[in-house]
Amino acid sequence: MTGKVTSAEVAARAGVSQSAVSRVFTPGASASAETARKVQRAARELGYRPNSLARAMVSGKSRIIGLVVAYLENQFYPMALELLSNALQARGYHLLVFTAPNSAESVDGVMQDLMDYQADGIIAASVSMSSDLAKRARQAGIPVVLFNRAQEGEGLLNVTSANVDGGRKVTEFLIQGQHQRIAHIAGWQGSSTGRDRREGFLEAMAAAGLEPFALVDGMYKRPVAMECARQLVAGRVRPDAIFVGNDHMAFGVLDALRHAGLTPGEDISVVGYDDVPLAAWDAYALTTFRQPVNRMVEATVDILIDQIETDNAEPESVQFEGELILRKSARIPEGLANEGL
Amino acid sequence: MTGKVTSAEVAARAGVSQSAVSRVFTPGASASAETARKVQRAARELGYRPNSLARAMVSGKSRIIGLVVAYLENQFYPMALELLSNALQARGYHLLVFTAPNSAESVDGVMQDLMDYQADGIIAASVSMSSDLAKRARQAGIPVVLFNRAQEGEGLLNVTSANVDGGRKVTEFLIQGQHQRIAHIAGWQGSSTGRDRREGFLEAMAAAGLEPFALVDGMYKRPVAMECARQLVAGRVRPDAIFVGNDHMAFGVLDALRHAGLTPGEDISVVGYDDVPLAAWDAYALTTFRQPVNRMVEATVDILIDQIETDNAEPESVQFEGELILRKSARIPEGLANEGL
DNA sequence: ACAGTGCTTGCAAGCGTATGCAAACGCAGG
DNA sequence: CCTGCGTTTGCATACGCTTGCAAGCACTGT
Repeated sequence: MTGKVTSAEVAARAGVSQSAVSRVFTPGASASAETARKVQRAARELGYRPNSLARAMVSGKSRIIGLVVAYLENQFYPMALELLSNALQARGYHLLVFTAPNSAESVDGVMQDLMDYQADGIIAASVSMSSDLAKRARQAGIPVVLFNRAQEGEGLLNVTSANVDGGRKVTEFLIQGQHQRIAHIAGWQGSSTGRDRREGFLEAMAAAGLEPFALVDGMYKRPVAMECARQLVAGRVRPDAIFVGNDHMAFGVLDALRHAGLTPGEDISVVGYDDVPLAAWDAYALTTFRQPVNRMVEATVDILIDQIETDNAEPESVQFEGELILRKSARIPEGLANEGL
Repeated sequence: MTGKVTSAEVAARAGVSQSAVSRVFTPGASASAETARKVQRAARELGYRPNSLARAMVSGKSRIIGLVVAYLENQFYPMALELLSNALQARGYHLLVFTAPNSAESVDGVMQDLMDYQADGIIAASVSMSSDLAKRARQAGIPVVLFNRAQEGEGLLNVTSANVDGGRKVTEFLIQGQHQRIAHIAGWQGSSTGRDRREGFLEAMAAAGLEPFALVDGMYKRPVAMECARQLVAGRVRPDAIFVGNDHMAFGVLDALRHAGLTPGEDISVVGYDDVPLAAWDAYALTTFRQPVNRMVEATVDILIDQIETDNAEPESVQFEGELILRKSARIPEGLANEGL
């Protein structure tokens, strides 16, 4: 019966104008205490709530943030999604979620949908987008921030961790641990994170005068990484350490190595990247490089809302330092305390 | 410069009325080929796209589906989320995602938000809601379907797997495997899934004339389940099998048991529930009861859209059969083929 | 040639809200 | 009592679109 109650009905019952009702429900608008009371009473009795869509239409602000994410099997993304959702809800925004295979076309299609919904801003998690689309978004005045992915041009904002640095630190840790034959199963080379971590790896190796034992692209895919691992240890001489481009692949690598009869942390060292919750579970106890998701999410939300709500939109990209988390999948150099587990 | 292009501007450029433009962009509306061509041309040149919000306001259909989910650490939910998102996108709907701690108040608050956005329908994944709220949603004409949770009343739709049956089958499997001391670390007893699986367990035990070795509430929380497991095996006489209320807890139980020096599948059998992808990974190789997520998602979407788009809204609740997936965490009775891994 | 038929098309009225503007009001100072 | 100022209020419009209605149109059958 209640169906849809409009501000006009509330106004009628409260004996005031529709504008009065609107003002009572609009923070920062002027209304006398008396009016407010009458309106609130009527609203309560009728079960009135302002229609967000109508509000969005006239104000031009939908308070909707679009999130584009490629896939959720890698635990890093559900985590980020949950944190983002919470942070945005706390600020009065809402998340419209899209999944899109990481191809320019599908991402573009999805972004169009978002723009059609007048999203106030867009967060693209680990996907790349066409520069044409980026331009369109900018023209439409919709800020876009790339989460965990860097990309130049058209005023795109990036929030990442210091991936080159991270890759270097992981590698230095491995070198310091007296490993001689270090391989890298890299993250997808079509992504900035994959390339940057790989670059850090190469830098550190070069600095130490070492040759990579092997260097392959794991595509951020578990089966691919597992196959790489199998092949790496199939030969007569095998690596004594593998730096894997992210945790998700690293778990597959650990499974593959154990399947081959090796004991990670003793026969061979494995280090991942991300530090998803699963990495801390006993079954894997993965030594890994932690991306500070919390701070990345906070920054993403801050930057985005800043762009939306203030006009002096100073385009800003940020990069956070991570830290190595020591667990059991990699030999620990003498004199380094174990802080993990 | 493009900013916001309206249908009126397109109309002006194409030399037709604004209604004509609208009709060209509305499937099923009448427009001559000639008009369509002119309009599409003008639209392309100006970069016009219909404003979904305005469209939603007048048509009363937002094509937004709300998803309320408690937490995403349990891999079951990201999976469901991804599938739901894909299925809905394919049907032209979009997902507004909310996370809410599983308390009636916070769920209610979130649902209010959703109703404010004129969501066409709501999917509540594993959360319960106040009957008051359910009534409000029904009054507002917004169909609500409970995913993986059953709850009576106020025309709520439920999509679940046959949990009592599943619990029974798991337990029968354990009994058939000659286990003598079977414990159950149950799912949260505040949820229908937790209660139903427990009921199935008790039924099967009673039918076999066995007493549960232990029966505790794991709250669907990993740390709680781990602690339960520790205590179960701490005594002089310990269980030879544990049926755990879901996979997420079961992984913790496996970790705890191994930590205590036991080998799951040999010293003790562990069976989970859900069959999330992680259960198939070597590190756990969890024997578990598979919930047919794909079919559950399809049904959820079908039912929801049916309720939205057709008026003869026959409230429907469905329940799917699951199947036992044999892996390595539990002893397999003689004569049963291993289909898992 | 004319009425009838089936498409197209433009007009105009909304959908529910926010907000600029001007009128109304209350109150203090003179 | 009047003026002046700040606050509150209602009126009317706008946001961008869909859709009922009736007029316009091109054809067809007789």
